[in-house]
Amino acid sequence: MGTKERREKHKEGLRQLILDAAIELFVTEGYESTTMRKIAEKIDYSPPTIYFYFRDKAELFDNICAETFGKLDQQMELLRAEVATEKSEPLVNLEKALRGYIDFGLRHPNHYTVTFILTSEFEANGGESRKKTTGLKTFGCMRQMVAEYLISKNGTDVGVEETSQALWAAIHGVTSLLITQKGFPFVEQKMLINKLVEILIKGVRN
Amino acid sequence: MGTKERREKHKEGLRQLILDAAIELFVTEGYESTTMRKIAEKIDYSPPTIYFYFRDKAELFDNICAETFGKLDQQMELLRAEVATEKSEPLVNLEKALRGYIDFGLRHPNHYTVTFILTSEFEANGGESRKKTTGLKTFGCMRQMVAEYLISKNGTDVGVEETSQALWAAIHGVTSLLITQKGFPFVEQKMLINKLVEILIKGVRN
DNA sequence: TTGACAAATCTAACGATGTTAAATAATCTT
DNA sequence: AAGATTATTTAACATCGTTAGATTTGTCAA
Repeated sequence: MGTKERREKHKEGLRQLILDAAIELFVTEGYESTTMRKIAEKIDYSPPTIYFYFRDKAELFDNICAETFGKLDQQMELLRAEVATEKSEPLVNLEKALRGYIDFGLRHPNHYTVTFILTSEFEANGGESRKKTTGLKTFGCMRQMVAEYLISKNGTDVGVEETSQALWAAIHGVTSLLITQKGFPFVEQKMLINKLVEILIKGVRN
Repeated sequence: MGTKERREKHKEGLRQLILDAAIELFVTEGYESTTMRKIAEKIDYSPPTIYFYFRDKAELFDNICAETFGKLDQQMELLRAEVATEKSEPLVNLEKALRGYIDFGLRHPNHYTVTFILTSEFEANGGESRKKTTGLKTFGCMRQMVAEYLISKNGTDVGVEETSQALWAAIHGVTSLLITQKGFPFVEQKMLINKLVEILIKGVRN
């Protein structure tokens, strides 16, 4: 009975086809402009077919964003591994993490928007939208790096939670402003990021 | 010919009636849920009437948000006046401004969302959505306070632009995260804000 | 007062959106 | 081949912001 498997292969294939079409539209046109009908048209299926593979539009894009943010997690994981092998100092690794986060957000503005800027209404729905866990995991990586720095400095990681959340908030601030407020007369992007990171690193060091 | 005036009075009155109805819905239910039809129903007019007084939904809420953010500007202006009369130190006033901004955003989450979180598409439209100028003015107040601190410290205000934008980004980060990411397991709000402000102040001081 | 003109408002509808119900086609199982 | 399950489609619903066009209301001059 390889028939069932073939069927599931096809099902998996179509699922991926939907995802790919959605991603391409999403990356170039953003969340709101990426219509269920456009996705369907792109793959030559009728709109309701998508609902056979994804509960709704939110779940579809939860999947897309979770996958992309997985790459950021990997990147962070790499940095964390570095400090574990004593190859570099905790504070410069933390700085790298901050910069990596911002850079990632700016390279994937639509993913970032869906994951961290658009308001999540998953209390209205049944429950655990994947967005929640995606955000949690990504943040978790950064927290560990903060913890390692605090331990290397104070011998204890007391205050990790506040500190890492505060840092996260700050870098989320630049990232989201640069993405959403295109009309604002910002100073040059790198300069702005450098200044913020400088302030943050100085601020945690004392 | 006081007749024409009476007519304009009535027009002004209805305009305000629309604004008031919109505000009430907006504050309790947010931007998306505040429908043109709901507003119309609330004041017992038909939906298209609103378009006689406001170009579109965006302009209607631009007006609402601009008015509210005017209060924040006043508040900032007061702080700035304080330092001008040598009553307090620039750095503590800057800290007050940071805290005032965050607090204001959290007290008016929907206004804040429309003004600084939702992506502004005023390049697509004809031109100067008021949102742009609202944001600029509010930011301008904070920049002046940064400038006054820098001058009091270095004798010059070189670097104001980067510094004030970096600080703005940071406090926008907490504000927007606390507003939009209700499901995230944040530490206690005051603690988070304290930590961030502490980092920022320490960071600019050195 | 009345009739023309303008301002204000309404009814009806358009074109999108996400989503669902119900009918149909395709595939698998027996 | 018949019946049951899975996959897909057609048609439609409920909303949304918004607009066109008719209609009422108000103003002002003859």
